[in-house]
Amino acid sequence: MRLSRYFLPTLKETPAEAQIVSHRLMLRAGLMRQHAAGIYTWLPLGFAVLKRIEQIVREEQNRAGAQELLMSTIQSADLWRESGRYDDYGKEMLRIRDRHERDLLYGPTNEEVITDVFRGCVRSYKDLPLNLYHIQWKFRDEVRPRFGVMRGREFLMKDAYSFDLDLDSARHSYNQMFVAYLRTFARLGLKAIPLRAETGPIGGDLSHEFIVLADTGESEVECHGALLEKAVPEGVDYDGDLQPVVDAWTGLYAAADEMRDAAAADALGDTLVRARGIEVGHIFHLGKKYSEAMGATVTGPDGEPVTVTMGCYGIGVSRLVGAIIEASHDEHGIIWPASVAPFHVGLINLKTGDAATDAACATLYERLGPDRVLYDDRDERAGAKFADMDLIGLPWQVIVGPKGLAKGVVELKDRASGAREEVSTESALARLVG
RNA sequence: CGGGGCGUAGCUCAGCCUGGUAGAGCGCUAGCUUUGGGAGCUAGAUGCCGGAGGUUCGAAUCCUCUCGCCCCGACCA
Repeated sequence: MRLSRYFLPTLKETPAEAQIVSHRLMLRAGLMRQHAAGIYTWLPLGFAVLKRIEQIVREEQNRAGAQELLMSTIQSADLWRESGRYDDYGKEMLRIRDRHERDLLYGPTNEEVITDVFRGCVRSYKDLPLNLYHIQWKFRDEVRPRFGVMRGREFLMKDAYSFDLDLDSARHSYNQMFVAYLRTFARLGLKAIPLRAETGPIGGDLSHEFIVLADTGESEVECHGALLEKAVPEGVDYDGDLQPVVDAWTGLYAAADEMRDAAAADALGDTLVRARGIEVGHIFHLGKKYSEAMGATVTGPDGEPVTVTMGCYGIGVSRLVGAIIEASHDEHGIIWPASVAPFHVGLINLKTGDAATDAACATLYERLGPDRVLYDDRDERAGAKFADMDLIGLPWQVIVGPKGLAKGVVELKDRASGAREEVSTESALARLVG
């Protein structure tokens, strides 16, 4: 993509409305603009990142055996009356009335809808287990939206819902999601740890929240230091026994806020790590709360109806954009992990209009691939180009100027470390294409 | 929802206390000079001073109401 034709409104100064670093950088780097409190428009660069995150989430969900579908944003109030949550949910739910005076709502979550789909379509235990997910916009009318996309009212969320015949099977479904989450966050370039979470009315130990470590996180986290060094499982057989993997991750002390245990923490001594974190995922065993209320049953092996056991599993996709920035930035701007970067390389032409640099850049642009490169071909000063490129945080920069070309070199800069090397055009290509 | 703050040019903000012709920097447009870390000079364009009432000869400025946004707290499967 040529920057001269790309819609990338960057800001030199920080808009007054933004307080935390990810919010500031998202505005300054031209990722998004605020539309109303807690509601944002995603600009091309931000949208590209959002889609890359979404794709990684999708791939790992599919790999774990979940199937993607898409439920509507607008839901009927009747379903929520069935589950009993229409009155319980409170003002956080955005309620709408259509022209026929029917009560609708903008979905804050999808248990009712998915349960309705399930009970309408699934009849036999032979169709279980089943895990369905979608990646869809949600709306929760937070009293006080804040922190940009980290705590918006409208947000993009992946939510999966599992249906099982019994508790053992449900635990396996839970474990599949647990492992998929470990892999997902690792692929996103994040250090995420699972924390046991409050389970609410269901009880048991089947609820974990996944926290990304970042100094600016909302919650205070403490955990065994070894958790931070743990290798994420590769080549997982999702049909096999996942319990050992889950146990290995949950066996070490880790807790946030009200779940902290002073005695357990003290016992760790020097191995205890205290940090701050951002919640980016949450998995729950739901039991029969919705299936019972809404009559989601299948015929069991003995011919008798069985009320299915459910679980739900969320990942805050739009929140992850902010969380990644919180976890990965410096004073110059964003530092995207390669896996989510909107472009792999930023190509800087230091002297647009100079025949030699234009030609060298054109060659690099074509051979690196226009889809993977953001080519700054604007007629701007070098300083402005450097500043913008650092701000938007692409993993690599190739800097092409007349001085270097006279020596037969271009500069290759690693955004994360800031390290710069003078290399030949061919060697830059070899490094970046390979 | 309690408490506090802010709405003036695209952005950051001054002006308001003490009423009297709408301001600066950056950005934008044109030209010249510049050209390896957000350039210099010259000439321009840009405002319902968030909105509505009121006080006054006169309101960005004072009063009332209202809308929006931000911050702290409470809240956040």
